Amino acid sequence: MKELLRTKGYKATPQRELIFECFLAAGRHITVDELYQKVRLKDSSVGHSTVWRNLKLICKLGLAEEVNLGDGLTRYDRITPEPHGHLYCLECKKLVEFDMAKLLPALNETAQGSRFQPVGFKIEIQGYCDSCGERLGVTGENSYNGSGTKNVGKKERGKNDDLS
Amino acid sequence: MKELLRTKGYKATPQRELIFECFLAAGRHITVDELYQKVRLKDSSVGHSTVWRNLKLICKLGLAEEVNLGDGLTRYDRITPEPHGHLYCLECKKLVEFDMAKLLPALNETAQGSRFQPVGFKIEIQGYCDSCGERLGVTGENSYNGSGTKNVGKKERGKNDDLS
DNA sequence: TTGCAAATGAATGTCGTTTTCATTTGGGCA
DNA sequence: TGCCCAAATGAAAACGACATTCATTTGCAA
Repeated sequence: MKELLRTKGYKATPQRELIFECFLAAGRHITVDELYQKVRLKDSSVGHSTVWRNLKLICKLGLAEEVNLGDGLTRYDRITPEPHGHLYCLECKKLVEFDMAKLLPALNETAQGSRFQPVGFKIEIQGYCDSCGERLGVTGENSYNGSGTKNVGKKERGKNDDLS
Repeated sequence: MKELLRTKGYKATPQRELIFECFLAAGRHITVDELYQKVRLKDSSVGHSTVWRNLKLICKLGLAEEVNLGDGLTRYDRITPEPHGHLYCLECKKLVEFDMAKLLPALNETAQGSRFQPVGFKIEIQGYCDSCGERLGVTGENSYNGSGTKNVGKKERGKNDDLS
């Protein structure tokens, strides 16, 4: 790690090494705050912005990529040998990975005007996993709903004061 | 529109009717602010939060869905007869749609543990369109980059003060 | 050892989303 | 038609995650 950093012209500070170490140890789909918490367990003096900046650096060095699941949080996912996409269950929040290569032929066939190769791009899918789909009655027989969000039910006030 | 609203138990206010009208007139992948601007052209007294709330209501009524392209902006897309996904070019920001049904067989084949039907889910893909892919040399021969972001080059200060 | 660019950490800024709340209003009903 | 009240509105503020600023510290090459 020290070597990689210095080779690329970055200083190997103790904070940086700790952050890299923590990320590589537990770094699948981790958020900034999750990593921040892990780092703080080992050195409570490390700042939030330092974790954030080094997570960006990890991406810049090609060790990870940002993943956007559509829930407003940026996740950082270690780069894997085989490019993969993410299936994100809107119900149980489970994250499933799929092999990118298997999807590409069909993708490029249906997408006129665009050409997707397993280089530098991402596929994020939001839907329902097997068990949740079953439970929710998502069978493919229904008409397309599309909203992709469920109403969970919160407090009541004016009818339009809470659109869940 | 008046009827739909009243049937569902919502009041048909002039603001609401205007917002619905403006959305349906121009509503492919529109942001809250874009719609807000359009609405203001016809009635400059309508508030931002009213537009936001009614956009949510439009989704709740099944007329539109939220789309998250990963650029930090929520877009609202009218529901179409055939479910479709989005290909978002990271370079030229072009948005291409593709037929969801054509992708499903391949998707379900590669995604064990999840079962995706054209009901209530979304596929968002970030990558490069034909022309940008060409220009950037994204040929599929390169190794997987994954970061999905390009360095555009801004001002310089401390090396780590700007991670582009 | 020293000099200085890079890195850090606390604080602050930014920006889109969401909520609060006082006020207004649609529309059911007498 | 007028009344009533829950629903809707609009201005402002709260919120939350991401991003930047800047004074200070520090790694490390010479």
